[in-house]
Amino acid sequence: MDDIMIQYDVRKLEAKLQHAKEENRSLRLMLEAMSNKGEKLHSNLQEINNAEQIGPALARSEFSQAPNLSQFFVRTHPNDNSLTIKDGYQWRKYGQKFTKDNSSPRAYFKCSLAPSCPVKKKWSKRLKTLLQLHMVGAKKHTRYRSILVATYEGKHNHDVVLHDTLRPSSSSSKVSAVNDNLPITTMPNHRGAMNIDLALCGWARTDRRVCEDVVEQQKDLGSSSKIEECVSCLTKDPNFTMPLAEAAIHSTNNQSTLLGVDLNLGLPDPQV
DNA sequence: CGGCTTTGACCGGCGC
DNA sequence: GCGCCGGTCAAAGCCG
Repeated sequence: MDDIMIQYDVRKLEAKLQHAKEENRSLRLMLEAMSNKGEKLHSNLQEINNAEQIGPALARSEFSQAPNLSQFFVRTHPNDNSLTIKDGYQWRKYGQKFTKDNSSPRAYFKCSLAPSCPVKKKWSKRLKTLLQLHMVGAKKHTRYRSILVATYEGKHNHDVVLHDTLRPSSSSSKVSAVNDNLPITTMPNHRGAMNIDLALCGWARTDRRVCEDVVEQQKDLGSSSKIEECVSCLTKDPNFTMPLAEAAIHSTNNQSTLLGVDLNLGLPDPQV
């Protein structure tokens, strides 16, 4: 009797493992497809630039005129009206505006960690239908998300003190704060790379902990079936997979915007 | 009491 | 010139 139960459990676990593998393969294919398209676009741009050496692309010159401007998106809960995120810096709000096309206000902040710091940021909140995913083993579904659109302007001229929720547990509380340390998902000049910063997709503070838990469980249990269960849970968790896909899509769309090309990833367009 | 947020006023740019 | 809009200022209020 026990043998039958064990065999049953083994089959169940094998099925789960197979399921997780299929999902993993599907996600990997999506990422590869996006990466290939990005590379193609990049090479196309290079060809165009080589062909048109007189009169370089307008988009590129516009970005070179605004090197300190960067924009990114942060997922929040639709009911969360705080209009703030913890990004390691201390900000003083100096204004707020209701805009015509958006019911949520736009907020203006200055960096208050140093009086002479010229950095400003502005936030506006949008309710978006971000994407529909076709995932193996999951029904087609639509995600309604509240998105904070942030625009950073300028460079910090001081060190940053990380907020508790962002501070690595084993490192010092201070890190150097050149512009690269701004928590930005998309830097305009980094068009060649798929730069996905999950910390800004709301994933880091929650799901990274899940990963750490998995690692800890691996250490503690040393059981392959438990590990498979954890992997299966993780790959089925939309809080893990959605931000990953979201970040990848945004990163790729941003690249296509830079290149002035409508990049069709085979996914439905986000609707505002 | 000092620092921060709120909010109405103000200013400059832009399109008609 | 006028109105609209985005961005900023600054006084008042709030809070620890």
